[in-house]
Order: sequence, then C-alpha cells, then structure tokens
Amino acid sequence: MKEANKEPKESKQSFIAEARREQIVEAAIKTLDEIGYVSASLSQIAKRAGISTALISYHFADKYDLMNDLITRLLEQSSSYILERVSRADTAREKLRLFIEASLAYQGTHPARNAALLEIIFNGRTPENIPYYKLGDDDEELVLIELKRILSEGQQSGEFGAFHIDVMASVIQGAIGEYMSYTGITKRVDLETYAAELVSIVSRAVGINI
Amino acid sequence: MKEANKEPKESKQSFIAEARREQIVEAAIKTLDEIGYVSASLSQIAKRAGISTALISYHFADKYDLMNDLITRLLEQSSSYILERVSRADTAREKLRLFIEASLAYQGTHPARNAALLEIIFNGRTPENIPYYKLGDDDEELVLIELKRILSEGQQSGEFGAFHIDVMASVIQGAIGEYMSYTGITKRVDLETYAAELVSIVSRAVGINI
DNA sequence: TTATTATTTGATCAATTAATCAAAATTTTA
DNA sequence: TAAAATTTTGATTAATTGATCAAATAATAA
Repeated sequence: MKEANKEPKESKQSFIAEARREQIVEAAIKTLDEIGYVSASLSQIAKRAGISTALISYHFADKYDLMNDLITRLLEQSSSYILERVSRADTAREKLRLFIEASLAYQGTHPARNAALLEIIFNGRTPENIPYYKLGDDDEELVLIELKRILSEGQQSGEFGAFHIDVMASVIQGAIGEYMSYTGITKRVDLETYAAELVSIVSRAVGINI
Repeated sequence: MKEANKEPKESKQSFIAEARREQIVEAAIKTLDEIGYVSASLSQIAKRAGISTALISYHFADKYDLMNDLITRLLEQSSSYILERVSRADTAREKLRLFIEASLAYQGTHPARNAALLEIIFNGRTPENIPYYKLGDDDEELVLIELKRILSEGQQSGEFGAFHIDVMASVIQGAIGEYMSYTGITKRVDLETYAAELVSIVSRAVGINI
C-alpha cells in the first residue's frame, strides 16, 4: 500500500485500507468544517479520526494526495446529487428549476460537506501552487456543462429567449455560490425562499415563454 | 509605537511609521497574490518588502493585526472606486449599470489587489476562528447597502418591476464575484463582454421598463 | 501451526512558523 | 552639539508543521 494512486483508478487495496482511507477523509471534512483549511493540520485530522498522524501518511502519499481524494469525493457526491435530480425533468424550463433547487438543497442537507468543499476549493493549491478555484475540476465541470446544456436546449426549443450562455451560466452559478458562502444572505433569507425567488429571477432573465 | 490600534482610529504615528506600515501592507498584497494565503508567512512578506520580519512585528501587533489592516484598506479602495462611479448617475437604471460595470472594471484594473482580497476573505479568520467571509465587513456592507438602495429606488420610481431585493442583490453580487474568482469564465469571456451581457441579463431580471 | 504480509504506533526528523529581545542604527528633540 | 526617542536588525525562542523510520501489532496465507 506504499504507492499513492497514480494511474490505477480502481486497484487492489484491501477492504480495511479503503475503509481507513474513508475514515480519514471523513475526519478531514470534519476538520475543515470546524477549524478551516489553514488550521487543518495532519495532527488535527488524526485527532478527529482517533488515530496517529503516521497512519495518515501510510494511507496517503502526502497531504496533497489526501486533499485531492477529499475534493474528488465531495465533488462527485454533490454532482451526482444534482445531476440525478435534473434528469427527472423533461423540459429545459423544468430542468433549470430543478438544477437551482437541487444545488441549493444540497447545501441545506450537507452543511459540513459544503463548508469543507468551500474551504478546500478556495484555500487548496496544487504542488505547483495553482489555486484549486482556478483549476476547474472534472466533476465541477460536469455540473457546469449540464447547466449550459440546459440553457442551450431551452434556446433551441424556443422555451428561452436570446442570451449569452456562458454568462448566464456564470450568473446562475454565482447566485447559488453566493448563498453557499456568504452568511449575510443566509441569515436574511431562508433556503426555500431564496430558491423560489432565484428561480423566478432566472426565469425572467432567460426570458421564459410561459 | 508599541500599541496596535485599539480604539484610536487616527492617532499620533509618525509619518515614517505610517509609510512603513503602508509598505508592509503593499508587500503583503504582493505576497498573497503570488503565493496565496496559506504560504504567506511573515518571512515571505518581509522578503518582498526587503526588511526583517522583526520589523513587521514592530509595526503590527501580530499577523491578524496586519491582515486586518490589509483587508480594511483593500475594501475601502474598491468600495470608494465603485461608489464614486455610481454617484455619477441619476436614474436607478443607470446606477445599476454603473454599479455592475465599475465592480467588474475594478478587477480588470487592479488584478493583484483583487486576488489578494479573495485570498484573505476566503482564508483569513479572526482570532476567534470565524471566517472573514462569514463576517460581513463594514466596507463590504457599504457596497451591498448601496446596491440594495439602487434596487429599492428603482422599484419605487417604477423603473423596475417586483422582485425580492435581498435575493436580487445576492444574484448580482454573485455574478460579479463569479467572474472575479473563477478563471473558467474569465478565459472564455472577456471583461467587457461579460459586463455588457450581465447588464443585459440583470436588466431583464429586474424587469426594466424601457 | 508458522511464515508472510499488511497495518499501526511512538519517536524523531529537519524545516518553518509567529513572536520576543537586547543591541545597534537612525532620527528627532533640546 | 548631546540626549532622548524611534526605528531596525540578527539572534533566538518555543511551538507546530509534514514526513520518515524501526519496531510492534494484527491479519492473512502456507
């Protein structure tokens, strides 16, 4: 179990090793949520997992390897949650509504995971010192691509009017992200109201034809 | 010059001390922009300022004091830039347009300051471990308050239609912030196009009556 | 069973951190 | 000028960081 996953996606790691990795990742999420990225040292993570720091080093090549695994899992989870919900609708208009609602709902149901995701996206950097938020992860991209597909689909079907798809997608994601990260709005407007109002605002913006 | 500013906002610090503080803050901005908050140690900042680390400790009570000074200056600058531009317009519609354009333009003309602001807002925490982004700084609030005032003004004058002001403000700020922080959109759409499209989208969202 | 392999720990490593301090250098004051 | 106050540095502090290693423990295979 020396090697960190290089190429092999699914490989021959024992059940116990995979379970341990998962436990460590969960502890890392808790740590990020509680004390933030800057203070999230291996010893803090180990403390929350109830294990020694050396054990983390045994299961992960280095801290970057751990954070990478963490962010991959978090993005996979939120992505599949959102994409699954969206797939239930037929029309672009309905898909757009479900996209917004699901994106916001995920935060409400997974606050710690959401906080951890924010911490690592905004603070984490690759070994080459490139910020994660400038990277555009695959799973992150997946959601963005789906959003653009919905917008494009709506335009072609005549459900939506004319607008710049990249910018519109950015507006929608920005509005969702704003509620995720900024507590000011969170305190003033509850999740359901925000979702409903956002759907209404976006509907007007895309020029929905009843 | 032992004491760090506790209550005295403007006090009796020599010109040279103030100049030195400013130099240190500028070096801190450069450091945050170049290597990010996590790596921005006092020694890294001192290196870029061409001074010893002890000198930073002499002029600032501690690292938090420095970062606090830094974020205050950065927010003051961007706030006054935006508010000054907005004040040139008369109608709510024009103010809204200038607000969006000025907010985006500031990023284009001050990329390093913008990057530093992002780094510290998302990574910095108070001594009580509260993330800055959950705090709602005074100068940050200033801009938000002005935005809401514009939206409210437009509704009362009949320029805008009906919408939830808090949510609409959040959407607009989110769309602006998205372009600031996420490189994906930055690479696909240039600043001017984004500003123009965003104005167009928001105009539709607020329901502008020609 | 025994031998082999996988897992886990505690001790330890060098590096870096923020901060302190006495002494030196500089500037200001008298 | 000389004295006093301010500014600056280099050395040092204790604490923490991520990582390594040999030895101990546990699980698996023979």
